Parts: sequence; structure tokens; C-alpha cells
Amino acid sequence: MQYWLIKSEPDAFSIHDLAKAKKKTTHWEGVRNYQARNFLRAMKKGDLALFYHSNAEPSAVAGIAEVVREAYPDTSAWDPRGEYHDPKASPENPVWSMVDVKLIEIFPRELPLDELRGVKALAGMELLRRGSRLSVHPVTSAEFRTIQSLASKRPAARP
DNA sequence: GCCAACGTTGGC
DNA sequence: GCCAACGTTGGC
Repeated sequence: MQYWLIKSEPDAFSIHDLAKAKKKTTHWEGVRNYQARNFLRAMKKGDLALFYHSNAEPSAVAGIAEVVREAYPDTSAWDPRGEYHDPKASPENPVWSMVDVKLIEIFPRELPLDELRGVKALAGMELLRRGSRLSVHPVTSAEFRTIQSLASKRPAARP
């Protein structure tokens, strides 16, 4: 059992869109970075992922999703009209992968980046690394638990 | 909208 | 295989 973080711009697809989706499940399509793709391929059914809103106001961890289908070809890559089209990809050579994720929980409150930066236990988190852009990456179980407990508490007083 | 950080592309 | 130019991500 592994933990992950997946990013989405809420203007494009938010955790609330996931809540409205059929079976609260979606294809996590459109990942076009090899490192992120390799992480998608490493995901196992039952793994849990933090759902992060990037380019948001504020950018924040919004909830939790579960991997319900392991990696398979991302068909959006060879749709020439689609926004995720990649000319390198075809049904014979899919290049890109996607998984299916299902909503588990929308946090009672979002955890903005700014707040997470102040949490000692999260100091090593990939998300908080300067210049970090990976849209899919692992988080440790300790980080995952820390985020979960923060989400259920009132915000800590800031110094 | 700016721009730093990073990934990709392509000339050589 | 190097690396400059370019494109993208994403915080601010």
C-alpha cells in the first residue's frame, strides 16, 4: 500500500468535479511528463492519493482519492482534436498511461500550501520542495497521516 | 501577469 | 552527447 499526491488545476478539474462524476470516479488522463507517468504506472489498486489543487486560490490539498484501476493506455494522447494530443502516441504505441481514481473524502477544510510549509513533519515533502512541478509523486505514510490529521483540526495559530 | 525552475527539442 | 533555445508548470 502506497501513498501518492496528484495535482489538478481546479479550473480544469477540481475535487468537486470528481464528487459529481459518475461513481465519483475519473480517468486521470493528460499526464505528459515521463517521471509522473512512471509513478502512475507504479500505482496499485487500493493506493490512496492526496488530491491537490494547483494554480488555485489558494493552492491546497483538498482531499483523498483511491486508485481503483491500475495504469492503462491514455487514449487522450492520440486524439488529434483533444487538448492532450501527443503526435508521438498511437494505439500501437500509447506512450502515456492513466489510472482511474475514486473520491474517498473531501476534507472539511482545505490545507493551503502556506500552512503546510509551516508544519515541521512535512519539511521533506516533495510538494514543498522549491521548484517542484511533478504532477504525480509519492508521499510517505507519515506525511499522509500528518495531512489527514491537519485536515480534521482547526488551523494552527500562525506565529 | 511575471518569472523561476524545470523538461524537451534539435542543431551541431 | 552537449547545450542553447524554447515551452510549460505553478507559486506568487
